[in-house]
Amino acid sequence: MNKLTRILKALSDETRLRILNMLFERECCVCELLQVLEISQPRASHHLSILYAAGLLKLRRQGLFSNYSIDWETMDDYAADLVKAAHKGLAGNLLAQDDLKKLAKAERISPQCGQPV
Amino acid sequence: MNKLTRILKALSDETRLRILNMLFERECCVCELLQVLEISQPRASHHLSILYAAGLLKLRRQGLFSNYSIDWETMDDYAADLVKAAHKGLAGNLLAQDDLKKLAKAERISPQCGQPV
DNA sequence: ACAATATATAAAAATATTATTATATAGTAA
DNA sequence: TTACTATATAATAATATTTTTATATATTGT
Repeated sequence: MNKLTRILKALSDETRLRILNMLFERECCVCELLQVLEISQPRASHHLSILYAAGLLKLRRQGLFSNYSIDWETMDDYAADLVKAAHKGLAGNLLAQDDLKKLAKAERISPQCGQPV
Repeated sequence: MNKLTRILKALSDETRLRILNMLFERECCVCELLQVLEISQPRASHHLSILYAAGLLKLRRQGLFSNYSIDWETMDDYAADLVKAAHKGLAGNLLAQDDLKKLAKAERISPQCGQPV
């Protein structure tokens, strides 16, 4: 039950839901998340670490950049259900929609940031 | 997003997941929950109030007794998905299974407790 | 090697959640 | 009315989470 509550706690925070919402769109590097969420860098890192520790994210390092994405492959079935349901609950949310618009325009701090190797 | 996080927070506590697990089985009165969970009465009431405030439960009062059940009818679609996924995540959990066994044997403090009017 | 940059981690402060203890309410029954 | 019982609420204490500030690590470019 510990793992389940860890996942649910990871999901039950607005900042983390906004992060997941963006990752539903596509893989993002931390600098992109920062630009969109307009929060401090350590705060973003902290929330990412909580989502990561819950087993919801995977990390692809590329030079200086950390690219996070939703880790559907290793996630338990019920965890995927939870993530999808949370995402469904975000539908129509203005802040979440706005984030995606901002994400589309987000400037990558370095041109290679986020590009596959 | 407030409603969504309220629901997710309501789900992200072991005691409340155990309560939901029991209510998945059937409507329960507080005295039954108390017997199974072996927690204090105010603690049970408090957790029930959090689940109730999140819109996950409905209450049927019957004399002195408060009978809680999962409120599928008024729940949003995504909320039902979350509750079902959380329940799925409980599958195989020994404590949760034990609770159901205890629930089957739980003595109702009063014979009419939990019976439909 | 040195400086610059993206991110992570640690410590501290601020805030929220949970559990406990004590008390209140509201039905029921004598 | 009085006493009893099931549950709720309030106040407090204990604990956990979140945010901020400061610092560390690791990669890149010079």
